[in-house]
Amino acid sequence: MGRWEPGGRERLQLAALDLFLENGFEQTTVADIALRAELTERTFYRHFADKREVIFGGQEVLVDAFTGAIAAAPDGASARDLAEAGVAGAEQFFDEERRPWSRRRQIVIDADPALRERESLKMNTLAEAVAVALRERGIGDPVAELAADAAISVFRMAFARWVAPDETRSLGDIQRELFAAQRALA
Amino acid sequence: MGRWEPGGRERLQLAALDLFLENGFEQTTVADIALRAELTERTFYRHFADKREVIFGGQEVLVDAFTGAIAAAPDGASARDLAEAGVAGAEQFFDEERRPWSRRRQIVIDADPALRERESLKMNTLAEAVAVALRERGIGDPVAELAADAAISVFRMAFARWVAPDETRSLGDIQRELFAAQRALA
DNA sequence: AGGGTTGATGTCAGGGTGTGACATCACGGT
DNA sequence: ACCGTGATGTCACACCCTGACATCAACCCT
Repeated sequence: MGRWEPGGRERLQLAALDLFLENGFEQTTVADIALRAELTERTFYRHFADKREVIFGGQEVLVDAFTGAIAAAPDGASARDLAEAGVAGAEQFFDEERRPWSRRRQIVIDADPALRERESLKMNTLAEAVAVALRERGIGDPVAELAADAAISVFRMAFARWVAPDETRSLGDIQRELFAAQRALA
Repeated sequence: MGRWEPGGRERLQLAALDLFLENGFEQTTVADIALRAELTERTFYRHFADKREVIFGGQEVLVDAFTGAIAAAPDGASARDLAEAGVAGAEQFFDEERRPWSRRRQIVIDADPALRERESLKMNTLAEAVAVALRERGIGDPVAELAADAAISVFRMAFARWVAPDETRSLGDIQRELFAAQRALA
């Protein structure tokens, strides 16, 4: 298939994360990344729609984890149950093995406004996907949207805590705690 | 102060909205906007940090409406009450007079991914500002964040309905209806 | 084994975004 | 009348991203 070494996409992601950590997102040019990955700038843009996307690869897998868990939830589940099931689907995705990488990645994102902006878009997309999955399970509007937003709110807060420096609890534990707090709110 | 005509910033915003509606966001260059506003491209960037920001001016006023209403809420209000008070503060901001302009603006935003991305960031920023205002009223974490997210969720959905083509209800009415649905969720 | 196909990569050119540095001009104060 | 102040204009430039075309390796088919 490829011309020389395989895994061009992965090499670009690795090189990008390293360079962003070393020099910052803005200071790193796409040419820098391509050079370290032994590819050209043009090839970078064949793998990623723009410079930021190199950090956000694999979002589709996460969306599938959410929507798959919602589709697999037992019959008779309430909107809230379904939304929680979707969030629970993320637990397997973000296991302990993935944690160090997630932490490095988050350091880069938190340090740059443009990347934080892209992250907020991804969360929005995720919420919309969850709302669609809820509608497919028969939940009507506006309940589907409200439940989806509530679920993503918990996921986002839980994830932020999960990647925080001294945190040792699993993502699932944090999520369950936050869901309890959310229920107590009403 | 200015060299020729005053109100350069406003002329740029007007010109931009018109051009975006006519030709789309991507097809419109900053040079086009500056030309119609009888200014230069460089001056555009003195007023707005980037091309997208010309559409999102005045966000600070909205943030103030939220945080001001939270600060002014009566003593003894719960986290949920405070968050709802903040959202209610947006009602005066988006009155009937502003509605046509908001609709035109939303058409432009909905039509372009880059603008939708910026919009999601603005909502994030708003949620964070609300969370800060709640903490200043003595609400602790994670309740402050959860309540802020819930409030912004309602505001966002209500606003989307408010600017929808055939909607006639006021923003406040839509918000109250959605808050009721949100309470019923739990 | 040889030739054609396919798909990823390389090369080149160019428009658009955003910024730094410096010049210019109108206005207000003195 | 002079001088500062602040907004604007001019110029140069790095970087982002894309279209068009060329190139090369792996695979398929006979």
